[in-house]
Amino acid sequence: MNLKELSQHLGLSPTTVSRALNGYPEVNERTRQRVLEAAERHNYSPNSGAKRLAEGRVMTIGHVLPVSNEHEMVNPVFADFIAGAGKRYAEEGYDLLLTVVRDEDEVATYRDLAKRRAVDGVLLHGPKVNDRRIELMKELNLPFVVHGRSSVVGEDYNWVDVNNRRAFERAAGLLLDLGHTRIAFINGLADMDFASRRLAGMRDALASRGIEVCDDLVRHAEMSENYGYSSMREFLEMPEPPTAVLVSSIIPAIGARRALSDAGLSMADDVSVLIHDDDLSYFRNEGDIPTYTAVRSSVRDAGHMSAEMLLQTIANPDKEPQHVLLEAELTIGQSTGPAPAMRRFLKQG
Amino acid sequence: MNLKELSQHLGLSPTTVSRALNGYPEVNERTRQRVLEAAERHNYSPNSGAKRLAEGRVMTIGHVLPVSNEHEMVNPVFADFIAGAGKRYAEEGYDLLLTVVRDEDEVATYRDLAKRRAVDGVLLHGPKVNDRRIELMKELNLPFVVHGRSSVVGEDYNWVDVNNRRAFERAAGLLLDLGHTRIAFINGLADMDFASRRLAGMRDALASRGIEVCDDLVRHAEMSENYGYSSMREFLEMPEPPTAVLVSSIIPAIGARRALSDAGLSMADDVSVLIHDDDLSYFRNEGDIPTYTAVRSSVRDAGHMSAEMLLQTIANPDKEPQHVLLEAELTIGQSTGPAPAMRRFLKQG
DNA sequence: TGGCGCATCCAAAGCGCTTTGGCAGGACAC
DNA sequence: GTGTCCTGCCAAAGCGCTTTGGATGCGCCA
Repeated sequence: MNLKELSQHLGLSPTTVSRALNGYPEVNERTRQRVLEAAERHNYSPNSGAKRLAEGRVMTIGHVLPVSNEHEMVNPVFADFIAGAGKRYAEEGYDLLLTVVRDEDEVATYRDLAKRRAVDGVLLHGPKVNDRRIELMKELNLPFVVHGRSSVVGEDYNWVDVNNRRAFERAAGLLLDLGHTRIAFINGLADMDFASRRLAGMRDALASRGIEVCDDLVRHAEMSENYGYSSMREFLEMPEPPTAVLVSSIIPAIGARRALSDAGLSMADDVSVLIHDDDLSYFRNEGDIPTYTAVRSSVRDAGHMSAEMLLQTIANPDKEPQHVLLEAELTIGQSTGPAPAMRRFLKQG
Repeated sequence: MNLKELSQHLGLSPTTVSRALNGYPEVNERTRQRVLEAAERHNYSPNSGAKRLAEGRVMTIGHVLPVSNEHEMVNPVFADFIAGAGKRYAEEGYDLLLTVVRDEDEVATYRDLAKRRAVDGVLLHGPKVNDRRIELMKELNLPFVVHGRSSVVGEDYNWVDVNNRRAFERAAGLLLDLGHTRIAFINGLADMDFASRRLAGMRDALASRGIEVCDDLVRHAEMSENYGYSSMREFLEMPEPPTAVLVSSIIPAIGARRALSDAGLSMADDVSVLIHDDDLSYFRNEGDIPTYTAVRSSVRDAGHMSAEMLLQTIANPDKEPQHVLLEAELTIGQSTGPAPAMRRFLKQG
């Protein structure tokens, strides 16, 4: 069933039927009802291809999911972000186009999406410290929102980000308050913007107490469970292991926990662990007292807000770039406790 | 730059340019080269909307991601499956359309995709024991592949599935061989087809030794970390706790492990844990000796194969329904050991 | 009564591509 | 020299929608 057939059924012109369906005023209200009802009855929806062609916009948002070739990993954080964003798209009648590509093809993919007119805008994930994609989007004249920021990029652009620096400054501050001075950090890939901000936050906190970050205690990699495990293991094998560890995601934290338990140690008592918690739906850090002490910020909410911002940008392209800076909340869980020295001090006091 | 402009640049008709670009034979090879080069130089790609309209197919595959309203969860397993499938789509020039919807809107979404002609085919995730979507797809005349199967559905259809029954029969068999008789099962949602098959497999194994599955020891829910935690906790609080536990995913297994360590117990020594391992990229169960004893089958590979099957079905709609039944491999890790009775027996022997 | 304005509808063009159905011209056979 | 076939190109229709630019007819006012 297409427009033409439907309009013939109704004894109306395609023009009128189209206007009736799209809510234009120049059609009698009774006719509109008839049309609406007939469309419903005949199960009619406008053909997507024809609509895109005629309207010149495609009602589609692009997300590109780069899959690194060697390890072929796709971050579960992504799933929650997509869920948050995708729900918003659906509400507004937008489709979500997901392109899975090898790392090195990512730029070509954005170019392709733009020139094929396959999307009205894109959402950029996981920006690097210096991310060329931002410049690329401007060149391609594609509306976009970045989830995160890119420190080095000069121009202004839309973004939604967590205040990573502040969050990790506070996180490290708490550990310092507990008497920890030898603090490790299991962080994300070094060229990721969030990772560099978090490290800066930690550095700030330590610096304010006159402590320098020890390079041996800072790890950078894709944040898998195994990465958390092996990092913690290596820490424990050091002559002078850290007494506290920051972890950039709950997933490596699970691995870190495994390493501790393999070594017969436990969180809080032996080593304090403080994580960034994206509030992943399958890994809720909750309960009377949450398992992990954490700086938390829901990645699903971030997805939702990013989507909202993008849709607004598309609707109103001349709008000034928007920014949302989310503050993470620091909640105390079961994974942190006083440093050994502090513990002795408390006892004797 | 569109076809018309490009053809004017070249002093050719749009027809010839189109044919040259699409590899039709009735164009001189030298002309084709000229066209190809000009297209490249002017950065031309056919407009997606126009192409869909003219061709009558949209080069797009649909995936629907239902998000249950109450708990808003999206399974990380999904991310890996998508990665496997999406890569295959991209290779064949297909786009992936992802729709995030509330559970109750799922059927309406498929209908909508079909009547808008937004997709050439769909991939169905997480089939229930009796899944109405299969009938729906036939009604809508949409090519489809099911990742998993639906036991009750009579008609034939395309599917890619793991031999869940066999896998869990073997898994339970191993535990029995180790002397366990009181075996629990932390399974997926009861109405999921995979969950019912796995339970059946376990039941078969126990039955062959004259043991009946104890209902109190079987849990069904969405497979989050917390679910694994609380289930294991409840098991441990029983007057007669199980000595071994099957877990349908590595994620609840992580929770189960946490419950054990909270109780000062450990896997293998105190309670044997045997999981189904989807080989998630962020949760690789590997190492010299893997952490978990597991029946393993890569969900990413399943995604890849499902995509392949769907593309073939679209290319050749009259083909007989295809089936792929994957066998999981059973690998021994650190999480299983002999039952207490067996342990005593071994000692005294 | 004539004219104006408004409400309601429609014909046709246009979006950018593919595809059908030629058409010219050269090669070749007879 | 005529007819046939093949190569290489093109004009035009058509995909299903939106949108421009009228048309028609009616009520209403002067």
